[in-house]
Amino acid sequence: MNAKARYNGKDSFDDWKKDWALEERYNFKKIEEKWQKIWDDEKAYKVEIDPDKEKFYALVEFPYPSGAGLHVGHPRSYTALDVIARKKRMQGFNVLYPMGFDAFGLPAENYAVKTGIHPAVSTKANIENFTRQLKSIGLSFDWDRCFNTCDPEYYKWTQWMFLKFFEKGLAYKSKIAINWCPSCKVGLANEEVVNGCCERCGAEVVRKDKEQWMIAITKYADRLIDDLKDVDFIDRVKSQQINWIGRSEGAELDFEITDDNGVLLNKKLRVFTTRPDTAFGVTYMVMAPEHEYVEYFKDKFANYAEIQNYVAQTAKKSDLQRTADDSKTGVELKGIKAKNPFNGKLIPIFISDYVLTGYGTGAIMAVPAHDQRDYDFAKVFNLPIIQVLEGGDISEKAYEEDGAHINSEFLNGMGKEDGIKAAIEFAKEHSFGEAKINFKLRDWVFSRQRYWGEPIPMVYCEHCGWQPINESELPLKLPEISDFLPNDEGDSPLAKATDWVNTTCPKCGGKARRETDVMPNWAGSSWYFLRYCDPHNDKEFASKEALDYWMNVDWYNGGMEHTTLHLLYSRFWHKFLYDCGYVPTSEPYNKRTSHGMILAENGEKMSKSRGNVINPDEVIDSYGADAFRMYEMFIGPFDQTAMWSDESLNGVYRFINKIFALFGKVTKKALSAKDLQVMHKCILEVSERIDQMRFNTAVSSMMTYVNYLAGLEEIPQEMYETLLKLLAPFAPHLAEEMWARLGYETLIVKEGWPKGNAELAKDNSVTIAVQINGKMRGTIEIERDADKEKVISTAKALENVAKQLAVSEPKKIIVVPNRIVNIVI
RNA sequence: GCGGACAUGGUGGAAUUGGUAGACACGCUAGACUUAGGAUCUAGUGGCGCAAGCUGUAAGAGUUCAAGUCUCUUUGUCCGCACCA
Repeated sequence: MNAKARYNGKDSFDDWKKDWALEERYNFKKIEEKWQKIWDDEKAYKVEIDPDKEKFYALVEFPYPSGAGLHVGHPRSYTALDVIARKKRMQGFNVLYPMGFDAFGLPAENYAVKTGIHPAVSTKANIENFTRQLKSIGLSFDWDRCFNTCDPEYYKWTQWMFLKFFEKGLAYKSKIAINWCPSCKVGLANEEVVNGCCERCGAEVVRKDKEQWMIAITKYADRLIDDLKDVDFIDRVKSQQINWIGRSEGAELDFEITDDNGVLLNKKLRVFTTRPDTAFGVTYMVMAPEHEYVEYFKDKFANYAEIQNYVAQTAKKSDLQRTADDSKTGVELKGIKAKNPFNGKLIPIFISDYVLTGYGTGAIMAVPAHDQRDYDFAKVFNLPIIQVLEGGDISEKAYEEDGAHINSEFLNGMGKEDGIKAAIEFAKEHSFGEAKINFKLRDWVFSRQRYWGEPIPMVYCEHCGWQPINESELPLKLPEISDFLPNDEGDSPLAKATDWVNTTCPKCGGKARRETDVMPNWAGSSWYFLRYCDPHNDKEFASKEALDYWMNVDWYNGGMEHTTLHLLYSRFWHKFLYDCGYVPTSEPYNKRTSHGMILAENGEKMSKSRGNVINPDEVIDSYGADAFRMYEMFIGPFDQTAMWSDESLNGVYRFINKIFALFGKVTKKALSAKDLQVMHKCILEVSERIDQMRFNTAVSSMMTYVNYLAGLEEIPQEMYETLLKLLAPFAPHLAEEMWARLGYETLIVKEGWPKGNAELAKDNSVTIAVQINGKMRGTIEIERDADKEKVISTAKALENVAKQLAVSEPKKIIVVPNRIVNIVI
């Protein structure tokens, strides 16, 4: 321990004491600067593997280091888990609470396009700024474990994991439609498309087919749902993930395609349906305009021009336009028919944009009587509507509830469950269909036509096709370029680095080209929590020893906006590594919680354009880090949206000042019975409320306690010390300072957490409410656990009660011990 | 449309899970004090009423000795997904 640093350059504690004795005002600047330096110098929050201690891994989502700096929303999450981490530390756990930076991303690249400043340069500056800001809040991160995802020493392993995905056949190339801005000549992520237009230039975004790397997350869809059973995630996170994955059970059925006369054309139209039992109500079929049969059967169509026209129109529409308008359009494919395998009937086939190419098989059997969309379509095109389920009034609208089957031959009379079973059985017997589970979840599009991301470590050879580069060549570093715009074809800026692109095939040694797309942002953040376990390892992404000790993350807090992206991707990624044997557990996070947003004072979202952004630097400058932290916790229920209020912040600041001022009344006086009771009550409340993330009420408990202390002539030192310990997770600088002023030479953050005693916390007299017919008539003071008879007689003696009892007899008296007496008359 | 959350003073929010509604804080009112400091201290503060008292947790009904809390209906707000077959 560097004693000189601790005592502000003074040689001894006594000298230093003289110095601060002059400082009678709460000078948070001086206090916070000093303790931050001491924590830093002494590496107070550094952790190592210690098999003798129980570990606790607390994690918050690492930030993207934007140019704007920290937002007041970030510290809400960071402070919350800091409070939890600090309490766990005081309770004797070996706590890992790390921080790093998710440093690849678009803003740095856009900034580079605008200014010519290399993303690596601006990102480095931003990380420095973020680090300074985070340190100024006094968060107890182990800074020795800090890393950022754009460091080749880190992304080496991201690339290595991609090679594993490829090796196991989960990474593949596929032609898919991407959002394309014809003006910027760039592919856009969905998040960059605003109302169907390019976020940057405002031009209308079109769809364009491009070869992209995909990762087969859908292979894990079932497990991503099922394993939610075993983790402690807040319900809305679970339900959102389940909803997003969108599992639905049904069947796939084949309908033979024929010409108009019923002559088989040797092709089957496969459809997915959740209600195979309604097959007798099918009156037409619909394919997505992109369906391959539109091209395949073009020679058969009597109205091909009309069909082509519709296909072209659909292609021009953005997803938004396509879904915003729910009026039904389409074109019949004249010249072909489908044959219903259940009853042999020939029915017409249409194309329509209400059928999507990306879901199921891209084709449906339409049951207009029992599906509102099919019903609407049938009305527009005047198609027959056959009711096959009893109930409703299908002259008005489709009947989508359950009912017994009618007009359905062998299914007649059956309910939904039996009907579905029987229909699938029939399809199997006649080999035209089978049970099938479908998901809304799509495979993960893993290519970005960008510069500032991890290069995908793949090489294309004319002879050998796509080949992975040798692991020994990792990291495959980004080439240095100066022009960050994509080329006219929309290829990644990397395509211009020809020296880098042209390489040799790892398999045959012949000429080959590198993949020029980079990985999406989500790549680096999909496994970062593993790296924290062993951040400086250059042999493995983390050692087995470190993973075995530190994993799982015990408590992960982050924004709801990441529920269906980052949180799902990282769970999937982790499961994949688990299947490969690289990590010890199948789920990475034991517990997931989420914080609410912080809005501006008027209830609007904070944004640069509205000019209502609260800058943490300014808050800390005028109120101090402790007041800032404390206010972030006091602002409202942690999981709910909260509104910033300077006045409330000031109230918390006053509270902190009060604690500082109480120091003057601290004496060696012994605790009274009441003192003891109040103290233990506070310990119990604060402890419990921290664990439950009810930080706002934990702070209230401390305020109540402080109000009690303020009312005392002299404050017993033990009571004040307890306050400081309870305060330490919230306002660590002040707690540390006052702890030192009490004469301690240890750090309070390393002290033990106070233990509350429920027996001592009980007041020995209680106030009991007295009601007549449920209406409050007064209260009585009586000793705790007084016997029933005594409580009743005391209650009856109350003036208000006696008055009533004089005129009517009690019918019934209910006594709830230590709570209430209710006299029914 | 589907899924989720929610509705309490002038404001942010408490309420031991069915047991004194409004803790704690902000704001406001009145007073005190001052080395005028983002001061501090004291008292008050859901509504109506001079008071005793009455009334009160989005609206309506119900269960109960007792409902902010449980059940049903209605209304409204926020979030996520959305022509998912």
